Amino acid sequence: MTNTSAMNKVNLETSVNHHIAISAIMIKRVFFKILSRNKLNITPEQWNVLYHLSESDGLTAGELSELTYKDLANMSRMTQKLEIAGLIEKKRDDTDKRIFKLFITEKGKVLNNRLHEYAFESTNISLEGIDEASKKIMVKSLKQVILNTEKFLK
Amino acid sequence: MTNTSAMNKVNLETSVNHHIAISAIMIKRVFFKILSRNKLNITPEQWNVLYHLSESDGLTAGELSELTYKDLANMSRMTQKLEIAGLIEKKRDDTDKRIFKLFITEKGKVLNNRLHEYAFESTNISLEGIDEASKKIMVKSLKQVILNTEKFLK
DNA sequence: CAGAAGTATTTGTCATGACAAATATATTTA
DNA sequence: TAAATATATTTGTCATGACAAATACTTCTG
Repeated sequence: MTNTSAMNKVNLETSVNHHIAISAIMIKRVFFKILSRNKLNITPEQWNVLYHLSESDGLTAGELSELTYKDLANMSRMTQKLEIAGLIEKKRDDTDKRIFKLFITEKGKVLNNRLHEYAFESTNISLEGIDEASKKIMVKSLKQVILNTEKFLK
Repeated sequence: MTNTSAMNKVNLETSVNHHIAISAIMIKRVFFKILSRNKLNITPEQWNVLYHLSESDGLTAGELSELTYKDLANMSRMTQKLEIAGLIEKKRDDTDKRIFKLFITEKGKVLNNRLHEYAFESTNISLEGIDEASKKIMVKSLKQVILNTEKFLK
């Protein structure tokens, strides 16, 4: 044996983490596919931003990065692209000139509503055959995972 | 209302898909952090390749891309990096000259064993406080998600 | 067996993710 | 109030993900 320390071998076949990772990849791929099939020139990540702005307009890039669990640097680039695409607007704050407040445009709202439909469709595809009780347990457990990892990373 | 069609609004707060996506991001982030803290010059994705090669040596890039649910183009680049890092070797097949067979090196094996320890550690962090029954249900449901999405994408 | 079709891998491009460093503005403090 | 700190955002770099196109072999078929 190459390694003489205690061997805690991970078995991907039974690993919860691994199945979460693969499911996430596949779910995103399905959503991505549905979006491109329908010629929607937007990514799942960009939709996430639109979603949050349509729920509460006027968020900053920093607030959005927390809500979406994304790096602020990447959020900055995403909002640039969304602004260029005319889906959101950035307005410099009057009292604090470091801040941009972000607003969804009319074009963005229209697209967002269509995206809800496609997100709904992609949800139905991925969750087919899974009963409500299991879904509840999954959401509860996944919330716990998120809490655990947030605590570790803090 | 902007949209006059049937409105199937998605609520991220209760969405299984959304919680899978966020959990996956956070789990990877924890593992990534543990790896860089320990000065392991490798990414979670690259470990995935090492893992599979240590389980069954001599796989091709195509086989690896299926096992890891990754794009073949990206797998090609990942194996290039792993070869440069001296963790795997690519050997041209004698009978079919299009194929490379991939082998983990001694250096790769040593690293792989260390990575199992860190994967184990990161699993414990993310799953703390989740009971065995819930874990079983999660794995079973997530396998179903993977099947559902594979079927759709095929 | 030559050309067509299929297969394995690579390369190019654009979006995202992690993370360090830079920039601009605000706030705190000596 | 000037200097140090803190905060919001941006830019740069490298790895990854999706996807189209190119390359190099193999296999199939007329």
